[in-house]
Amino acid sequence: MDKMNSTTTEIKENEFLKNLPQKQYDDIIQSGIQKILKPKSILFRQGEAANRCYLIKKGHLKLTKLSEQGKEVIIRYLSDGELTAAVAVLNNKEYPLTAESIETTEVIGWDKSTLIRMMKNMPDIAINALSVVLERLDNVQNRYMELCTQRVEQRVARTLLRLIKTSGLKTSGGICIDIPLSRQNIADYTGATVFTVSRILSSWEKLGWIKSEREKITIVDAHALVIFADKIE
Amino acid sequence: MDKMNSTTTEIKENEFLKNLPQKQYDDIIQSGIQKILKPKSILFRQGEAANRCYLIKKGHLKLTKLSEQGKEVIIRYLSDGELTAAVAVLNNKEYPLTAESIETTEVIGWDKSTLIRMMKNMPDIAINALSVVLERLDNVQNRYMELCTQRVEQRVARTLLRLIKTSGLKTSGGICIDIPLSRQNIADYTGATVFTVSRILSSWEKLGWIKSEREKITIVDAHALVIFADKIE
DNA sequence: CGCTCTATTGATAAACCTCAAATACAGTGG
DNA sequence: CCACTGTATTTGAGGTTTATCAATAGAGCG
Repeated sequence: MDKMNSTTTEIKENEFLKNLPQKQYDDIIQSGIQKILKPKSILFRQGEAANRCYLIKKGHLKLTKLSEQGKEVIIRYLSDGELTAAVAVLNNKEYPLTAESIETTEVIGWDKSTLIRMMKNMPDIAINALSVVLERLDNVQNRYMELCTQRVEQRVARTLLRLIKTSGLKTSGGICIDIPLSRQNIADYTGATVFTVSRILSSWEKLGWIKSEREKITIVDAHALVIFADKIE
Repeated sequence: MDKMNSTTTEIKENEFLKNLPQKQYDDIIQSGIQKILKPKSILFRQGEAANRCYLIKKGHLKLTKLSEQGKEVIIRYLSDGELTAAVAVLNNKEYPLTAESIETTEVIGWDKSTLIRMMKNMPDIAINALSVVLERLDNVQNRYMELCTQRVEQRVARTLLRLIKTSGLKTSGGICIDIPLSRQNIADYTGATVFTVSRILSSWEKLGWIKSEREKITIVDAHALVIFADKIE
């Protein structure tokens, strides 16, 4: 089952397109629109009419929401093989958040009408999409709970651990998070401030748990972080 | 299109079963399992194998997650016409949270195999389920953002306003929230403590915005609350 | 080398939690 | 009807976490 030969570029194994017959898979890829994003460009913006949904072929997206106070909250980072903006399947919806590439990123997009047609003809697509959204819901609910019950330090620890799962790169000095990630980003992701995050990372660096440079973090002692993240006081 | 005659009991117009031909609608209701829950009984528990999903016919459910520290976090209140545990569609998943009735509640449930069959035969069902889950995701993401950017007072205000939308009952003295709702519940729902919530509600009562009794809140001046909830500092 | 963006650090203050104790209330059994 | 019990709520004092603000240092870029 080598699906790769039938497309011009490789797509990572993913939840949305899993378990499909070769022919359906090819059809879907054919009906999608390829797009290459330069770093820091906007794929779609919160509030725009949601008319297309996207699968990431390569790169990373940052999904954010802007609060009424003008503060940016990071909802999620997405990487290769992840789907976003499934809301485009439904009628007259707006994108609930903004998607921005944080490096050169390739995506494949489908229009609303194409999506609906695909889902009606191939119910597995709809079930797969459901699966993707359910996973996303679970993730946000867990983070909602963490935000309700944990201190900033623990939330930051868990955030770093989550990031190395999707975007970790093994190096000699530890596991590096392979996306540009500022203190501000971590703050926006964990519901904290740059200052608090900076203090926390500094203290962990002193302990030898991490190494940090400008917009770059390497986890030296992941085990220590796991223990810390799971600690119950 | 009177769908009610074909079933023994009435089901509120809802997202999951909308836009279906009469025959499909009837089939679905037929294949469901009716259940009546006494107050404070558990429909399903976080961690159990998710083998059934439910639609609420009448009553209210409280969806909670238990944190590692043993603190209960309320994820959502559900009322008539709402679907829950869509995760049961997927293979080998556990319920990510616990569903408890807060009064006598009637539900209709479908087994995993029935759900899959229904979705494969009638793709609209899958699309409807997707729509339900997307709405849920949007809701939690919004509350995640609020938790990141707003103070407890504003979150409580918004929570009360959300609750009167789904469970509000107009009375002579204002809009009453028609479910037993303790200070502790509000605290668990907003990521605060009973004490802080109690202080906030007391101050609002002094201002004449609300009236409160044991496990019962009536919003007297909804407009004042809206202004307060939207206030940007 | 200046400019801008990121990060650090300290001092201070605000928001909110923790704990203790008192009060109110509903239901129960006598 | 009343005392009793268990829960819900309120209030105060004190402490912790974390935000805010200000000032400085460092890194990258034209």
